[in-house]
Amino acid sequence: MKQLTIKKGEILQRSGDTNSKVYYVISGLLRSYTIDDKGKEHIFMFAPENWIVADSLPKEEPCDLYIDAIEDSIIHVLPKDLKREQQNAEAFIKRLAVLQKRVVMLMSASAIERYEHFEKTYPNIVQRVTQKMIASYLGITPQALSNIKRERFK
Amino acid sequence: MKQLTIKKGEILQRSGDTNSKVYYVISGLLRSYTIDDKGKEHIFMFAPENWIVADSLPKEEPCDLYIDAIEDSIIHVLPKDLKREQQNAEAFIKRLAVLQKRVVMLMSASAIERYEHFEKTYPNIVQRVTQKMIASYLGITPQALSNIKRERFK
DNA sequence: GCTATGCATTCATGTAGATTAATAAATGAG
DNA sequence: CTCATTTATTAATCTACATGAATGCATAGC
Repeated sequence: MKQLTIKKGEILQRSGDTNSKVYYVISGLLRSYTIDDKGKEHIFMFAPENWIVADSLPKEEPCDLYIDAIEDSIIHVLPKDLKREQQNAEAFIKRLAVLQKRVVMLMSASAIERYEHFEKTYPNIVQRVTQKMIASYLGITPQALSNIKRERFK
Repeated sequence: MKQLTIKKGEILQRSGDTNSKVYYVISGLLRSYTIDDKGKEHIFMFAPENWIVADSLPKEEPCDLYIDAIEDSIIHVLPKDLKREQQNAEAFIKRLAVLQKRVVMLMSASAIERYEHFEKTYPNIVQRVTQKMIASYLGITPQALSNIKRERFK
């Protein structure tokens, strides 16, 4: 287990990398994201203090996600192949729950509903990232997010 | 561990249930899905032979997913609170990988691309479910799916 | 075997959100 | 401090997909 101090903007892992690791955030804020064929970024997850970020594909496969730092951060870098006994089942379960909710929201809620759910679920993250990133997480453009927010005051 | 034989259409679990279980499919085909506030169904996952279906929310929380049988099936019903040693880390990792891909597809691919990815990834499921269900899994209407397929021949 | 219900497809129309473009404000690099 | 780049917002237009409605088929229940 290796501890690292990284600066805002630093890239820890790129799509296609094969030796991908698991990152535990001690302090700061990381994000994982994909870049599609049109060059557009889609934020997969934000990882603030005490969260884990990783590409969840099998260790053999080249990974899909980029991971970088949104703020200066202190992290622990862990290998993907921890023995079963060392693995934290709690962490697995939590990640599954978060992803299940994310899929359900993407499939059944409108952009406004997804935004309000995000605000409510991650109030501390809302203040630490740009509108552009929130839009990217929600799966909409920054323009669409701007419109949504304006409409709430009408 | 309890073995059950269930008939097509039988509902194993409803949204809001609190004592949700983990279902291992020996034979047949199950599905998990949500119903949104407009009454619309959204298929979350298909579970053919040797797959696990479950609501992944913490055991205390009322679950979000319905689970039912698309075909007559034989299943094992497992409690959610297996001790860590009994848990199959492989299964967790696989489920995370599937969900990660699903989120990435929902965020960055068009309906056509999602359909073609589904066809390629689950060729055996495509033949066993209705177009309506495939559309529901992809997050589009049956009409939109019909249009997509027609356009591939033009 | 007949009827009823649900499924798949087509078409016409509606709409959420994308795209493009312009501007002002905030941030960052030298 | 200054210039260049990124961000947020607004507005006009476009498009992927939804919605609603009609039709022919397949399935299931009796």
